[in-house]
Amino acid sequence: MKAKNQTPNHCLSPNEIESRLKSAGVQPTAQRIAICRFVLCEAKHPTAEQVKAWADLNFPKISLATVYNTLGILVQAGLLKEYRFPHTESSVYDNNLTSHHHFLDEATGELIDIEPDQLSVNLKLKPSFKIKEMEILLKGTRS
Amino acid sequence: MKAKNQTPNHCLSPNEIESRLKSAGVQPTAQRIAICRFVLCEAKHPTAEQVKAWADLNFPKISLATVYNTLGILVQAGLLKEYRFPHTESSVYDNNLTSHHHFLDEATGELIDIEPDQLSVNLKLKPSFKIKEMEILLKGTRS
DNA sequence: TCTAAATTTAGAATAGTTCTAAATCTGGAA
DNA sequence: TTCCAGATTTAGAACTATTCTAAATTTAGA
Repeated sequence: MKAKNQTPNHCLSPNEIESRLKSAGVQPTAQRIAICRFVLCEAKHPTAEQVKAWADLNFPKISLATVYNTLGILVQAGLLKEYRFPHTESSVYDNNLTSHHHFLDEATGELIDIEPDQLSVNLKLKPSFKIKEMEILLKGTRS
Repeated sequence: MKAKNQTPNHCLSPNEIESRLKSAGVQPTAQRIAICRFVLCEAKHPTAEQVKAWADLNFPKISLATVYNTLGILVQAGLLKEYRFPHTESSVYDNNLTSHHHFLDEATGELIDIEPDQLSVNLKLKPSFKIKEMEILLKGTRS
């Protein structure tokens, strides 16, 4: 059954989350589904603490260890990506799985995804360098 | 071993270090000069622990708090730059003060400076984005 | 229903760094 | 020189983000 979004914030129904977890080889427990409702949907670059804060409102008594454990499992399963940026100690999690870059608004601390078509890079390195991945962080302000 | 792709750092004499500290408004104490002999000269992207380990050999009894304190002062004075990369929790310090990027050799963990002339970036962002800084991390291997 | 395996949990442990407050050192004034 | 206020250094405590531990609970499947 494919329920349509109940609120504009919900992009996946619990059933859709459940099947995504199953097909990724992750057992869909109540806690994991609850966390996914946030991190795979409306959350924008949340930290573990922000996931915990959301969970406290929506799934009372979830433990911080489970939040970390679940986030790690989702990253391992390829359903979430983990980033660490210079402006904070905390890891942030991103449900945008396509290759992309980031812009940090230094005035607000907001992180914004920059899609690859918004910039082009021309590498002129010696051929001994084999580049597998490129992470670009733009910093500035937005008006 | 292949030549390192880094700007070579001239070693500074204690007197040169002293005058660089003074003109940066930093009181040149014995501990600070000792730390500078490493971090402003031969050190390549050291962590605080690596600075401490070097200091233990060259300036017995220096405390870890002084190492952190001095590194912070050098960064604030503009004599050193601090970076945080995704592959490690620890800050690394860089005496290459010119704008540049980094390559992480995923096989060895080695960080290599990439000078701006080794790549070019073309931004196509909306004009509301005001970019002040750009950090690029290339990841891969080197043969 | 039963049970082995997986999951969750609270709290302890850990790593990297910063803080605290007492001891020591420093550069000028006298 | 001697003195002193302020700067610096220090050991260890505290802190933050995260991982680990081991016991309790839940789950899937026979």
